[in-house]
Amino acid sequence: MIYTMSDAYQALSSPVRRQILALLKDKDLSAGEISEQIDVAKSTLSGHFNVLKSADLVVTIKEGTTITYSLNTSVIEDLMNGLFNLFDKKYEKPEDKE
Amino acid sequence: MIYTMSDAYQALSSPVRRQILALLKDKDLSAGEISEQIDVAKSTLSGHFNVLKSADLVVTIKEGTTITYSLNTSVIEDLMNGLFNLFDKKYEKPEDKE
DNA sequence: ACTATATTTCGTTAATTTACGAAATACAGT
DNA sequence: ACTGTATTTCGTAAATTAACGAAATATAGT
Repeated sequence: MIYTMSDAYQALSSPVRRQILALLKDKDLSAGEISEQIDVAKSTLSGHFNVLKSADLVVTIKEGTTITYSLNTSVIEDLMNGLFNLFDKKYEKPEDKE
Repeated sequence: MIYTMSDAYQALSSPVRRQILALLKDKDLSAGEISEQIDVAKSTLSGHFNVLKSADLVVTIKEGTTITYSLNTSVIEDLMNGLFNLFDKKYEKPEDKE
């Protein structure tokens, strides 16, 4: 599997998935702990986890029967860089000054 | 119409739309000029413009029959801020240090 | 082998997205 | 009023997404 920028943005386009990421910014959490704080069926949540994994926005550690999710901040950095480049050039061009 | 973060990320999830934004970072362009550089039907492109407008990522100026699109960088800044907050906290918490 | 717990996979349904070509709209020039 | 140019809207089709509950899988403890 290769991760694309499209996958990452698509993953971020869901409020539920952004909520999951926000929970993970404080500490790593298991699927069960996340499901306690978000009001959708566990099967639905599991689908969201797959989207986040496919975008490489989270990584998992399996220990016994519990799966712990944690943020992969490097992809988030990449996204920020991409966004920065988007309006970077505009200020380098003197003819844009009035 | 109110613009949501979901709209913005959804808009960015399409390679065609990111290509449009990349073209606009150098200079404002009309729909026709953009369509010269991107290989999809004009009607399809028009749909993409609508998505970008609905996300407030571009603004338009109509002059005669031509519509000029330009980047709205403030939304892009907002997105960068949102992403930054996502991994900010992790480094503020001393208990995360080992 | 059995039971309980954690999580995912499957089947289904409804909604949304992306693409196209054809037709419609809007404006400028003649 | 007519023509050409720029762009959008409409109708349609195919693919993807997001949700649910039920069933399946995996592991730990008894």
